[in-house]
Amino acid sequence: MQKRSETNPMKLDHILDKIYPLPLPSKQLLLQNITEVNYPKGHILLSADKVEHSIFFIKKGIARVYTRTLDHEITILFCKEGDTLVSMKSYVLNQKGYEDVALLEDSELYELKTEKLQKLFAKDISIANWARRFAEKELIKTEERFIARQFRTAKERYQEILRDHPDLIQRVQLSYIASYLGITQVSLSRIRADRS
Amino acid sequence: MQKRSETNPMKLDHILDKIYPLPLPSKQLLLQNITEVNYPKGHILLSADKVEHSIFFIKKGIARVYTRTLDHEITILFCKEGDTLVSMKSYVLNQKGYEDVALLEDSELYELKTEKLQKLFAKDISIANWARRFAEKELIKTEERFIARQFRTAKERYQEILRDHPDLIQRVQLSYIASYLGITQVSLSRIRADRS
DNA sequence: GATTTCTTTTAACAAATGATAAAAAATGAG
DNA sequence: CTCATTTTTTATCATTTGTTAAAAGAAATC
Repeated sequence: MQKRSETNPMKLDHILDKIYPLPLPSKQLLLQNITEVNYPKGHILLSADKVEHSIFFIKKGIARVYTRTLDHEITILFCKEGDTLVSMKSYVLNQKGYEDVALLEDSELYELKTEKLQKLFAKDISIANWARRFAEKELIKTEERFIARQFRTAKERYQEILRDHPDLIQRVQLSYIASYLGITQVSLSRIRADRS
Repeated sequence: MQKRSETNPMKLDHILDKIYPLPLPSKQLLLQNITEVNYPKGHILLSADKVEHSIFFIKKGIARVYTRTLDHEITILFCKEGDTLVSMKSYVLNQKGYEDVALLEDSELYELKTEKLQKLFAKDISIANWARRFAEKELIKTEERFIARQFRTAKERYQEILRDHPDLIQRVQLSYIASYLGITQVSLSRIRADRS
């Protein structure tokens, strides 16, 4: 494989502001509750089997979000520098989620305990609105993924990845890309070979 | 067709509380900004072509949310009594959405102008948290639809509709159900005929 | 650097789904 | 009720995609 292009670590401040700009006092409240953690490739960051208690912001690295049944698994999405990882069902409903999250590279993360965040919701209106905005934007992203998966063929979506996220093809093995596209690895090979 | 079972209208109060219980002053602030509207079957409630300015809560009736391209369209979901209709892209980003919403029956709706709601976010922390909760729960529903559509076959999902939402089959024509399941109407007929 | 392991491609066949068209059934209008 | 329209089912055929297995290619380990 060709030498992987080095990825730039993402500043926490920038990640938080990208979601919704916070006034300084509120931002500092948030920052006080966030710590840095590192995990190696292969680490299971979030598990479908349990109620999770953390939100992670990715400083550096890439993760695969997926669900599984007895016989097979499908990849829901890939998250990388600047993205946020959370089990919504844990975070919102205090229930087990449906997704596992595994790191595909050694990664550096910012961790925020959901309990701490939830306490801030009642106290700080800016943080409540920041989290509102977070959920709203995540919802739009999920809607977009949903529509893309319904509307465009696997071939079209593969070509979109090539065009918009070429680094993904370098950083993620093709069996996961196939699973993300909702097809078998064999079908992806057919697409890549361009024999329709 | 057999006589359609009468559906119960949904109280606004109950719809709002189901999202997230609000303290009375905040709830009254919200209620002040909500009006009742009625539209006939076939009415286009929200359009993908424009930035929309209302959120609707369904008192009575049923709506189809769908997207379309030049050649075909797919049904994203059906919403009925107690459900909420909103173009998230309009509401969150002030941009055109990707979905059209058409009423499948004469319907009674509660309407809330998004501009009014958004003004309340800066003033009332309970309303900010109510809307946070709304987005979070919608996100979980969307994730669930996404996973259902990937994991289970159209046949299984049709049988789930039969089991969990039998009224849908009565109230919605099968071509829309097929489109919701992501298959052609011909395939749905095959499933219904049970010839695998 | 050779060997083992994991990943990707290729091939052959089977099964599922879509496209098209026509028939049947249900619905709505006069 | 009858006719026109819409919706649903059925049939046929072509295409796509999955399954299985084997080969080729890369990467990791010793």
